[in-house]
Amino acid sequence: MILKMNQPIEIIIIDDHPMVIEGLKSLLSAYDTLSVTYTFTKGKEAYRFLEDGVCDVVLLDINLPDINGIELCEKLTARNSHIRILGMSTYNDASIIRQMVHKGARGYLLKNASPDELLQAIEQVYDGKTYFGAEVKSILAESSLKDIPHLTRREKEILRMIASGETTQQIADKLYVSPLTIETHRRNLMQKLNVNNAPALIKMAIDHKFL
Amino acid sequence: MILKMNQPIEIIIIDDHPMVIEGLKSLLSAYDTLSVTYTFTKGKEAYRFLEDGVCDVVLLDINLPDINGIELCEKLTARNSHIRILGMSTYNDASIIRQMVHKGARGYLLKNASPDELLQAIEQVYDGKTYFGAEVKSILAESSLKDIPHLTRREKEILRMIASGETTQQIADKLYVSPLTIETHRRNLMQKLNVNNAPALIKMAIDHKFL
DNA sequence: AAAAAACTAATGGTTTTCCGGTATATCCTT
DNA sequence: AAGGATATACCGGAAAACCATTAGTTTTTT
Repeated sequence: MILKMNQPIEIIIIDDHPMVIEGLKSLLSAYDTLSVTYTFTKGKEAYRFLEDGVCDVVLLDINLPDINGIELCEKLTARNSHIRILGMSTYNDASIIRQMVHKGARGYLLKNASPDELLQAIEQVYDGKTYFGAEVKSILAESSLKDIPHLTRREKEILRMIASGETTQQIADKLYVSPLTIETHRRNLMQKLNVNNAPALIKMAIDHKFL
Repeated sequence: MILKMNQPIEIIIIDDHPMVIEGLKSLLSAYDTLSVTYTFTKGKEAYRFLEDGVCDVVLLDINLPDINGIELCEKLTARNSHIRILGMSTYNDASIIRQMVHKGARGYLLKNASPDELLQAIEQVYDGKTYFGAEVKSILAESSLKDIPHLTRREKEILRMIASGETTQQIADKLYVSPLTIETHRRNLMQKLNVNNAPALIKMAIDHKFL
């Protein structure tokens, strides 16, 4: 690992759990190549700080009280183009990890990561590389096998209305289209999610996080 | 607070996230009336340890890799009748909190609790009282307003089958009962969850964590 | 053992969904 | 401007779900 002038890597932590922040600080304090310079429990504060504040690596939790971690990641990389973000959360959810990476995160860790993994991740990300924990990798690999179908805006809209208990006729009335059209959408939805009735459609839709 | 012979309160922590454990230790190390004696990332290890090990207060996370936190709570209180358990998790979910209390937990904290709250909770629980964080209290109060309907075993079973796309006839065949019986169950389910068709039933059931 | 809850079953309709196709207009991107 | 994706619409028939109500039997709880 290349250190800039033998200075430690400056890290900021954004996480809404004080005990996680303490834990990270405590774990990282064992390494003198690292230095946790600032911590934030609110995403917006961190965003404002980084307007002119500096750091090498950001440890960013997904679950923040005021702003979505994924959104914050996007805004940070848009403004601070050289920023290096390492995503963290307890959710080993492929779609979330994908979104984080898409929005500019350089790596991703589950919160049950070992201290070793954590250190490795920080160093890799600092060096401009990417890092994903072993568990994360296997989740991504597994999820890329089963293709998630794409639902159109209209389909999602109708899906929500079905889930709220409205019948084909009622939906048609609200959207000012023929009930036959809604039927077609229904059928397309069921086909896409590979089910053969509405209850299973709703279950599957929620499993796939469309609802 | 009454201390036993001026000895610190002995605490064990059960949590699958190393960084949370570190965080808790670090936070609690500031108080010399407390002492974190052992920590575990696996529930079963902790259970075995407490067969003859002692401690004053257990900080127990709900999300453990090997055993459900609620179940562990139940087993611990059944065996170690004098144990004092303080539940913790990120989920501010009324039903989970209720279950924990029902299984013998003396208090409950969200993981975004402040160090102050944490200390208070430990002291209260140690003194034989109960403690619930401010946020937890409001969640419990709110949830007690809207009554969660009770589903019978059979109803839950049928609910799962409906969600998996099976028709009334198919369910009847599998359970060796009349389709008319299944119809009745369906109707009772819809009535209990206050919806008027199966798609809405599934949505509501998942919202209420029956699925 | 009594009471309550849960499970079972039925009658007889009405409404809604599901399935097999087919087809046109429109929007969006290249 | 072309092509693909999206939204719209139709027919006809079979299958399934929904509704209002009642009631006997079994299991569980008190």
